Amino acid sequence: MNVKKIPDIIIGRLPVYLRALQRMADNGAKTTSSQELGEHVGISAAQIRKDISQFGEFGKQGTGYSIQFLIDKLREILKVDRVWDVVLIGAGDLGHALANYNGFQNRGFRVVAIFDNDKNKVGQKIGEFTVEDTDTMLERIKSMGVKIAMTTVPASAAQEVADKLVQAGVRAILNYAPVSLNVPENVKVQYTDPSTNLQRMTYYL
Amino acid sequence: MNVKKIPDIIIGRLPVYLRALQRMADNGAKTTSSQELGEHVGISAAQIRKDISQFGEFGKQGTGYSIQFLIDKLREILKVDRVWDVVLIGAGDLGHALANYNGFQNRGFRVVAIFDNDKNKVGQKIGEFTVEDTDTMLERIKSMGVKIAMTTVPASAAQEVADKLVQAGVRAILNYAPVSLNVPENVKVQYTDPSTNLQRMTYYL
DNA sequence: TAGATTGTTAATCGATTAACAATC
DNA sequence: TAGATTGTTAATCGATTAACAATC
Repeated sequence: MNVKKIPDIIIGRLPVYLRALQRMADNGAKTTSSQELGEHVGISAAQIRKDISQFGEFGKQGTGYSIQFLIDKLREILKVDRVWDVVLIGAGDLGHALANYNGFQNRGFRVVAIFDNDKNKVGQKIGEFTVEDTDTMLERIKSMGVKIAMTTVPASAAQEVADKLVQAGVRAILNYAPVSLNVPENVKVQYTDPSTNLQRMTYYL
Repeated sequence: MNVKKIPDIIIGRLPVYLRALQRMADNGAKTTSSQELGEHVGISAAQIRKDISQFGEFGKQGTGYSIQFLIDKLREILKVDRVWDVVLIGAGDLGHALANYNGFQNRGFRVVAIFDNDKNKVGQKIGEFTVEDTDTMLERIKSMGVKIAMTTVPASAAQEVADKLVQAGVRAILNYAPVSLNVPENVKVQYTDPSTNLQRMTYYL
């Protein structure tokens, strides 16, 4: 009864709200309204109130939402009120960028290992990490108990890597390769590929 | 009459179809069905037929769709039957990755210039490019007539950069910074930020 | 108290799915 | 001809918006 199923589309908007709220907090703001938050993220005030109210009554009539309180609640809902270990597969340019990315801090994530199948890259240092061989990936991920992976491998290798990740117990994959992945129902995949994103805009030009 | 407005959500799926079709073509396939394509991209056959039929009758009863014909049509619809010049703002790790990305080839895009405001980076070589100063960005983009930009600048600089891009005539921005941008109605923005993408999955873990 | 803004309900709008005649 | 699969219509399902009582 408690667990009415929340639509994916609402879950997908929460990180955007969270990001905007954290920005407001950084700027020293203490409270906000659905109206103001909506202007920041380009979503109607009604929708923001509806989305948030799925999870509880977090606002106050007349005054709106306490920014810090709402941040805490959203982090809890999204389960980013902790730090998730993430593995990175593919030590190319994009792999380097993600390994060095400092935007994971305070957002709930940290990279813990990087793998590549290129023997020339294995052993190489990337920041504080040493690139590991994909041959050892399955066991390493299992033993670390990592549930989240980011893949920056070529399209031709992506499905094979995904299969291995799933086998190792990974349940969420952020896939930078330009292919749709075939995974079991209980594994989530997010796709992000520059060409596809650009192609979503050219129609309107 | 001719121009019934096509929903954004349909336009957003077309690049995914296109990507899958190009992959099938690479594998030597000649025809496909809404059923088969749907299995590849995780979308129902009915929806694929409905989406495609918005633009014409591209299939044949009994045999399905000619892959090459459908590719050509989708490229035309999405306006990627040409090569778009794209500028890149921000010459950090991610900027490097995008500058060297070879997935733009045959997808309708090519990077033509890279800008950064860090005087230490200006003049530096990235592949075949020389990093240019953002001070000269506005004039350069205007004179080149570039309509598409990718931004990999820090969140704090993103809005300012976006304003300049819009002023220079850019109409589509692929924004890697973790902030929502404020732009005029006739400018399209696509967001892609690793933390936000990861946060869309942790809820389900 | 007066003004502001929430949470929620009902109304609207839009997207997805099911089904099937048409036809290759 | 028999089988397959499209394009499209109608039915269903889900998401968004408008409106407002409740209340800070």
